[in-house]
Amino acid sequence: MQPINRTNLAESAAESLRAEILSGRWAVGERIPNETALTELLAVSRGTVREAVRVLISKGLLDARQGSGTYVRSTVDASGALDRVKRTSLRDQWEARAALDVEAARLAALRRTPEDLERLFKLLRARGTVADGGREAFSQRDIAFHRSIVEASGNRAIIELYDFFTSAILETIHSTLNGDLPEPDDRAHAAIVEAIATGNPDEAAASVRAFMAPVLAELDRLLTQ
Amino acid sequence: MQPINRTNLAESAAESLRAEILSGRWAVGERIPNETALTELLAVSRGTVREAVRVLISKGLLDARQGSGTYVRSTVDASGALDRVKRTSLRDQWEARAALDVEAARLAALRRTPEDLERLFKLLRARGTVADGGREAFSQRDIAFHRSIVEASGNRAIIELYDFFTSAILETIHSTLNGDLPEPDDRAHAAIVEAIATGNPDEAAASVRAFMAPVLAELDRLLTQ
DNA sequence: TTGATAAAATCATCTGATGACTTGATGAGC
DNA sequence: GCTCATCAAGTCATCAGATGATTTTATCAA
Repeated sequence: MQPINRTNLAESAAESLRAEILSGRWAVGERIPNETALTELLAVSRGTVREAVRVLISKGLLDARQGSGTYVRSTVDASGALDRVKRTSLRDQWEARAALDVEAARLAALRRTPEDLERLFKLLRARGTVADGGREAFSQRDIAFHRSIVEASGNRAIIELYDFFTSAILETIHSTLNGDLPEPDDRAHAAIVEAIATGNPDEAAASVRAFMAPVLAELDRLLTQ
Repeated sequence: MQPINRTNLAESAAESLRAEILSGRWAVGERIPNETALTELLAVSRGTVREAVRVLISKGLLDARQGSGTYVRSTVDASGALDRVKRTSLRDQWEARAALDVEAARLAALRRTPEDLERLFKLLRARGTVADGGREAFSQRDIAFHRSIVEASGNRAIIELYDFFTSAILETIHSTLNGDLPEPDDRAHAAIVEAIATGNPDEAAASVRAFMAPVLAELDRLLTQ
């Protein structure tokens, strides 16, 4: 194990330890050197070692047991995946969410229950226009409608990722843009519900894709100008 | 018996802080109380506060700047979403990955560079059959081929998610199934590359979807029997 | 107004000390 | 020989104090 360079010792120490663990230096279940030993190996103070170890514990790589030692819990690190997704461009995130939306609509057309349909029609009617209750409220209703389509897909992995993207995108838009993206009209939304209701997957997917296009184009314009 | 973990102030402090951040108590970009103040608010020592803050920094929620303060970087916790996705069924994960694959192929048909095409044709030729070098090696080549399609989409968010699903699915398959899922033949793969090469997004997406179907059906059979 | 300088605020890191828990060894009692 | 209480060593958990490095803000002269 190599000693660390200056600036952000704790971060560097965590990265160094993480690399050692991922390299398989210690097997799963094996005990790593104690804090004092790590202090010497990494050439940092015990407090810094603890910060690094605590990070790896939170990532699920290590497991500390008071009085016993610190053990390797896993040698594969998947926790960074969504962090890296969050660092991609707003455009990529929007496009990824749209991809999930498109395929979710396809699945929804194949699997929607009567309850799903009832909810979709209800939300479609309730969606209304921006005029009803202001922009923020309209945005909330719009999100609920789309979320409902994804929910009707019945795929929990897609639902989770869709929710993640929605909150991540909302956060970015609030902090950078001023929310002036084109809003697809009501007829476009109705077309999706129609396709899902009649059980036409290709039509459902195409409908979603069709109305995502102008938003993506506008996003491109905003981000490249 | 279930011993309650009462010796974990750092973890509790991190959870407490995380909850505050996710609740929106501080806006993105806002500065949170300094270490001394947090020491009083959380009623723990400064070292413990630092461990908690360090964890939230590693999760992308906070950002510490020496001499300035610690700021909220995001109010969306990516790590939680990932854990939930990992807990969904193998079928849902496979289907979600397939959804990404389908839309990635569509994007690849629109954006592939000459280098992408060269790589795709090369990997398609190199893919060969199971007979060449055994099942494990073939699986590696097959994964590389599909990964290459996704890479040609140029969307970093989709690429990251695809990689995540691939490793998660591999892990599950290795530990539960015995890897006997149907392998689409070479012609199916060639059709995808063809569609991407000629720039036909609908055809590319349809090709991927078409050969995902039998695998999903087999997965359903295995998981419901 | 501008620019340099000093002061204050804040995080980064180190050091030392004490407490709490786990583990293994020891030995008494049966 | 076996069981069980006790003890000691090893290890993580936490606290306290101090110093360094960096950024931000206040001050003041030109």
